[in-house]
Amino acid sequence: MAPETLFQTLSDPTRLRILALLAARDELCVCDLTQALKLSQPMISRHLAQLRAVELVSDRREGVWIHYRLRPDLPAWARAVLHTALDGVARLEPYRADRQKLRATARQRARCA
Amino acid sequence: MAPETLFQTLSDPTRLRILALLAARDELCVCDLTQALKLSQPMISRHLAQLRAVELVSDRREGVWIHYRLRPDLPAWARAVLHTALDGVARLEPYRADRQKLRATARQRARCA
DNA sequence: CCGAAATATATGAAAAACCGTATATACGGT
DNA sequence: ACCGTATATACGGTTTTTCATATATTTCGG
Repeated sequence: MAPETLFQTLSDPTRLRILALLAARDELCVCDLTQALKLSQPMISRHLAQLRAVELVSDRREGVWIHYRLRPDLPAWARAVLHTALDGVARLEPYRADRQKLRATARQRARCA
Repeated sequence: MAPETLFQTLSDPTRLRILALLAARDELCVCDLTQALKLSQPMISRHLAQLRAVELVSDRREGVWIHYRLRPDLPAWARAVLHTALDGVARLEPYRADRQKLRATARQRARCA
């Protein structure tokens, strides 16, 4: 993966918010993300597809749900950049509020929908 | 500065190459960059303008030349991301070769042109 | 097999980014 | 005042990115 590709991927607020949530929990399904971020399902899916295309996340199907997680097998430099980025961003808004919202919505529902 | 803005700025290969060179030397003028990167002067200037606009670099006029440098006063998270990024990228091409080319062209000329 | 839920993709349009070329500005020397 | 060099910006066109909406796919339960 080219460095510019990683940065381009991180340059969209929605993708960054998704990644920040994935860093906080190790696995999330699409409906978790749409609820926590209050964004349309196609929008979330499209960005997830992009994250998958550049191999930043992997997906695992479990029945109707598809769970996404950060890939642990990134090149060293990419790992370093990504973690520094997500770390640095964790205290800022809207990333902090997103985590809270995730906790809240996760508590409400038993399983996904 | 919004995180997305930083990443968008880093997502262009030319800007990344410029930043990598600025990290290696503490100050460089436009002609240093055009020579080391073999890119057109307007292209370099345009990207420098963008780097200046997001306050990643500062400029200092010395007669006809304008010297650019990385700003030391970035927010902590931005500093961390930037340094991790430039560090991680330093070993990859074309960034490594760029530094060598910079040393070579810098040796040839006494002052800028 | 059919319907409903979760997710993915297609399509078309709007916005943004990028580049080459041309032009403007600023400074120093003559 | 004028010229040359260094740098900046403007303009026009092409490509890329992004989004909303609509449609397809997959899976499960009945």
